[in-house]
Amino acid sequence: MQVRYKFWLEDREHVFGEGLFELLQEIEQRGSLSEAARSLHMSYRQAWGQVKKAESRLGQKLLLTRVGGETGGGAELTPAGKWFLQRFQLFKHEAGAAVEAAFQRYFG
Amino acid sequence: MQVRYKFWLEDREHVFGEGLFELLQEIEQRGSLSEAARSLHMSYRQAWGQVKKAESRLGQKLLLTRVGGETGGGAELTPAGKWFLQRFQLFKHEAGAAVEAAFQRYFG
DNA sequence: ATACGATATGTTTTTATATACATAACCATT
DNA sequence: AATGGTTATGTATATAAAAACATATCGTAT
Repeated sequence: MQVRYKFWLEDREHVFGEGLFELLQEIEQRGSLSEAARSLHMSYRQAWGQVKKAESRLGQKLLLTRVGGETGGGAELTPAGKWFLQRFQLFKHEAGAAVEAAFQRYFG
Repeated sequence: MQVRYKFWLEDREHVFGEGLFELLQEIEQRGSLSEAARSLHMSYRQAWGQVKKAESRLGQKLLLTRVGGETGGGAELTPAGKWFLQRFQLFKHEAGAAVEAAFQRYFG
């Protein structure tokens, strides 16, 4: 038996969770939303919609995109995007460890 | 902004989570599955199925039921049912507090 | 015997979510 | 001007999860 868990941030509605976290991570290191989506085996449509929804709910941009040009276009994280990515990383690492520890204490 | 979280136990498949926890809690203090379901605003069918599935996956009974009689019938927790109820209560309390603390540290 | 309140299940319908499909616009390069 | 790779979006379809519906059985009390 093992414990499973999920964390996410809400502001009345879901705004930031594991899915967006992984997506931003990939975008940061690839410089492209479509490439990030491909590497996560999700459709571009889905990835784009996820970002768009979060931005609208947060009231701030997470991506700075450009269309056309030699590479076709691209995307990079705004400062806000980087901030969320970094914070969520630290948060989920710490919270996850605590949950695992509690699980061991009561079911291990 | 606030943090939200979910914990559950798996043994290859989902076996015990918040829904079952609340259900067992109500059954324990009401002595009836149908009454517990009503108080949680869920259908008897749903509640019964949830227990049945968990029992099958855990390989042990969580409820001791009786049908007919003056009250129509009833249900009470087996020792295993009580054990899971109690352990999960303690676990989720502790884990939840830790998650909230981590959230405050990084987003508070 | 009938009624009542509970457990016990199978089946159908609805709802929500995710996936797929389709198309347009942009712009450096060839 | 045609191409390629991207961002950008609307719409339709499929899948899964939840809710609703429908019955059967059981045992005490009336």
